Amino acid sequence: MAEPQASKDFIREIIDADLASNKYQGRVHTRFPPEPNGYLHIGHAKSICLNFGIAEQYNGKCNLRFDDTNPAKEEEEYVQSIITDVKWLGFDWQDRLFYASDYFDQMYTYAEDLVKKGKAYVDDLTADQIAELRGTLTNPGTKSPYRDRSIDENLSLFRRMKAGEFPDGSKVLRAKIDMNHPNLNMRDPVMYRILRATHHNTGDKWCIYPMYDWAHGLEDSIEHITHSICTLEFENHRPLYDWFLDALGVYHPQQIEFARLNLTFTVMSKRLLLQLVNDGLVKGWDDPRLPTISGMRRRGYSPSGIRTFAKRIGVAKVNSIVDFEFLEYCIREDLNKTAPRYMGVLRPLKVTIENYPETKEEVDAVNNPEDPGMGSRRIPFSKTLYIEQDDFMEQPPPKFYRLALGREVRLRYAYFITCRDVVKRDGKVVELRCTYDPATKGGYAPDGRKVKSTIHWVSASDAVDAEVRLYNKLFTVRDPLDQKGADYKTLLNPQSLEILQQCKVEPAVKTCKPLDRFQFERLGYFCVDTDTTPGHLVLNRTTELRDTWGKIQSAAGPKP
RNA sequence: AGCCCCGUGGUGUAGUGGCAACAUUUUGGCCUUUGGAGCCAACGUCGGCGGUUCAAAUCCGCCCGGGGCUGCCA
Repeated sequence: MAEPQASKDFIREIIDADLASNKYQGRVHTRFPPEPNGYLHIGHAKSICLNFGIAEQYNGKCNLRFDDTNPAKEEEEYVQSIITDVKWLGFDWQDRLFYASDYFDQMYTYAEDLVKKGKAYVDDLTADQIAELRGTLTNPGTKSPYRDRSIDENLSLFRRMKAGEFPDGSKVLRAKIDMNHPNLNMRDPVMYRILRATHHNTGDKWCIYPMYDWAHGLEDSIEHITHSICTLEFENHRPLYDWFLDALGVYHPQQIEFARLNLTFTVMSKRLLLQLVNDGLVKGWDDPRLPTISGMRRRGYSPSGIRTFAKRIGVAKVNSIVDFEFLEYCIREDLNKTAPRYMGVLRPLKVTIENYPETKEEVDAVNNPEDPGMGSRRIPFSKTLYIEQDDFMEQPPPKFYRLALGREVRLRYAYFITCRDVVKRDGKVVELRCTYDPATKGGYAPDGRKVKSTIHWVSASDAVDAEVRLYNKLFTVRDPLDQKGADYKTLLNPQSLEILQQCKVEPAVKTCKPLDRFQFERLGYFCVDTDTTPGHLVLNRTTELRDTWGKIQSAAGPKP
């Protein structure tokens, strides 16, 4: 079942220490707080597994909370997709589904408290002016001329902001902290902006919306979160997180930052993913080439495989980039144990078995050699079959063990066959004439003779046609964002999607439902795509099997 | 340039004063009715310098390198 926790990451060490010192009366309460402005990706999966995983491990709780403080970018569609994805990954927030927008009234009251304490003020400066006066990395900022308004004036102005008396962008509420602070985030950060936009949750009730720094700590505080885990880019915001909570004198969770996940050959930012979707460079958020949860689901990745991956990559504070191959390894490992096996031929080559009768028979096939409990099935066998074009070569090189003229191989679960003749049309091999040995039924030779290889096949008259979509890396380079000057869009892999028609698969595949995962023996893991209709089967290749022959070939030289 | 964070095999992560470890990758081999899976083996690492100590990846100092921060985004 669950892997033993090999070692403790720095976050769990902090939690252990807090438990030991009774800092939160033994409670552990985390949260996963996505902004509903895009679909979740594998990087979010890391965070989800971390937060929900910690809650499970410590007998605590983890909330799902939508950090919906910017109606300009957020949509209900994203809310629904996030709910679907977190559930699919296998996590349960029970009755704790929250929205930051549910706290807007409370946040507003807190803001008035801060104004009354003289710790916040209404500023009439424009956005440009505020930026100007903020100073730079090396130069201190300058106080706004509106910084020293009286508490009464600030309170009145802030109330009028809320009441909608001022146009968008004309005023903001700012915390009064320190314009000389070396941390730019502390130079009187904006708490509220005036923004007339319809919110997916609160509609048109508000025309002022809280900023992240002001809102997030309050959300955590209101929910009595103990450990507020976020990514590294918020490290410089922690002093502000702490300042707001201290200024208010309210319950104070602890913010802890960890490094976000990066994967090779892809991009992991909602902004960039949105662009790929909007520019039609991929076919939507659930395009199987994308590192989105929905894309991976559609591609055939399993939740448990993703969870194992998240566990194995660990949690730390170093910026890093994980090999895409490692994700694939975790997925394969899981699918190897769980996916039923079928036979399917992607690029069919007709085989006629000359000495086989016109009648048909069935052979027994094991559904999963890794799991006898998955049973077996019967597969139709007949005189005319399809095998993979790659499994035959006219001029076989030294390490090629498969079919060639005069050579004998095993058809998996069926018979030994020997290639007797090659039929060509326009110089292209279009059919193999073979004979079979009736004594080798099931694939064993009674005389004990061996064959060098076993290949897969499909009975021609029983085969089901399928469209198969093969996926390759989305980008041609390991780190698309680290190519100086190059627009990442020019680095897209033109071969990231290859579509094959009239592939031949064994009839049992027809019983599969959309998103069902299985292995085509010797080829890889596949799943049924949601584009499938009753008359048109569409399959996605999740990932290939490890390909030793392919490795030998590419070592010998580039493919023809 | 100011502030903050981080440097352990190709990649990711352990090790926090006592023999540098695990996974993956790569390369060999074994096994095999999937050239799959599995098994065995090999390659390969503490950013640098100095200090403390019987002993340093670990503690201290300096340096070097990488990342983040100047939205009314999160």
